[in-house]
Amino acid sequence: MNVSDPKLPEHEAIYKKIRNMILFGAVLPGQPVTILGLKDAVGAGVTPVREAIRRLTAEGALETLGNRRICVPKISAERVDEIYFARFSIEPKMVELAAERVTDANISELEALDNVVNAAIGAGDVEGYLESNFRFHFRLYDFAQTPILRKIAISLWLQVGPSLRVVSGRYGTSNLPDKHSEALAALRKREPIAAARAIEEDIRQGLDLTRQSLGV
Amino acid sequence: MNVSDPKLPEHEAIYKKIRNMILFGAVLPGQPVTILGLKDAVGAGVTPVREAIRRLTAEGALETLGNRRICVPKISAERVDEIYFARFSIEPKMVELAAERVTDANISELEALDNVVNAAIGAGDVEGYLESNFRFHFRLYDFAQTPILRKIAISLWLQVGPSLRVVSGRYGTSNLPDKHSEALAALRKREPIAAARAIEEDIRQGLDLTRQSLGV
DNA sequence: GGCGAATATTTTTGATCATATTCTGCGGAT
DNA sequence: ATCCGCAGAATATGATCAAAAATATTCGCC
Repeated sequence: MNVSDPKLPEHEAIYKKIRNMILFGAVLPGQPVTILGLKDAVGAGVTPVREAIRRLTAEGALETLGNRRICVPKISAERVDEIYFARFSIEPKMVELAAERVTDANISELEALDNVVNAAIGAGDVEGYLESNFRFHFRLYDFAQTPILRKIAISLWLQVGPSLRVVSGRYGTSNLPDKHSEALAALRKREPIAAARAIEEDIRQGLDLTRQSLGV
Repeated sequence: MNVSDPKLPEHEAIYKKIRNMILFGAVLPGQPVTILGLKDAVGAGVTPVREAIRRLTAEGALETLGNRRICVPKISAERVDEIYFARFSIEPKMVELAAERVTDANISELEALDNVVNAAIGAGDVEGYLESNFRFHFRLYDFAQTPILRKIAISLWLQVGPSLRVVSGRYGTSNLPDKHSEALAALRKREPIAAARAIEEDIRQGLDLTRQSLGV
């Protein structure tokens, strides 16, 4: 059916589909999620959807209530602290390593990705920002060549995704985190620490925004 | 069939069963894993096993090769660096928080758990050590009340588990990591930083052992 | 009208089956 | 001897169905 790649299993494709829905704000925090609902939403059988859901709950993107219902976790101030503590621990480290390993071609690719981010911000396109921002960050993290840390970062992003969507919707795109050009400048000069600091600042802006919207 | 708790779904029980097999060394790194094999090993249908496997691959405890086979990941020097970087970032922090929140009863409970660890070390019981050591650490982490960090830690332990088993088998129980009494002493004095340092040292011993066995 | 039990509906869960994919072993050609 | 291709076996995958569980609704009773 899906002509893109007949070899990779469907539960994998469904997983990515649902993951993107969560990452880019198609589902809201606290919103209940049913297998049959998702089945209709993504147009698949129930078996792949079930497997995708197990994977996403393992990553913290979904939560199983005591009874057998699934929902998108609502974030609290304590959880925000946890998530951002982990983000500060993991993501700058990846940037540091990436800065030691990037090629000039890699940096050009990141610049192109950042242009898309800036365009989305300029256009006030929240969904576009969320998606292009994700692409920029994780392409950068790719260059660190640390798949385990990357996996942790994905999990953390999945947990802030829904909330960030709410925040963005409320405050618009003008105050959205963006220290990308500072990071790129540091990459070009091959200054790992400076690059890590820039992304740390980027993360901090996201944290401030999230805290604001929680009224903490 | 399982009389323990008829309410919780089977895929959950199967997940824990397989997880324990991985954590406590019943499976070896690089070993291939099949759904039918696990089905027989844990005595369950194929559906719950499949869901458990998806969950475990999401946690990095299992790995899907390019073709549709599953195996227990073999660890490399680079992966060890990643995993232990993350452990050093996450686990001491949890201990620090736990030290601020533990009650005297909590500490007594931990002491009892540590006695089991020491008994296993004294008896040269590798499997018993792995299991009781896990219980001690994660009971301690429980007291931090940081479920997200805890989940990350579980994932990291799942990834070092199989290797640690190999290491233990090679060097015996005498050199196994154990800074628990130092940690307990710090807890009793309510010194969060000292407790965190003790666990950091505990982790470092595990790292050294793993590095040795990799010949790095 | 309000409360509680019983029924109906929806949803999840696990088993089973058909299909597709991959691996293995064998035979033949170079 | 090595490499290639072709059956045959084993495995994974996805759909479908039956049973269980949970939620929503209805009915009877006070």
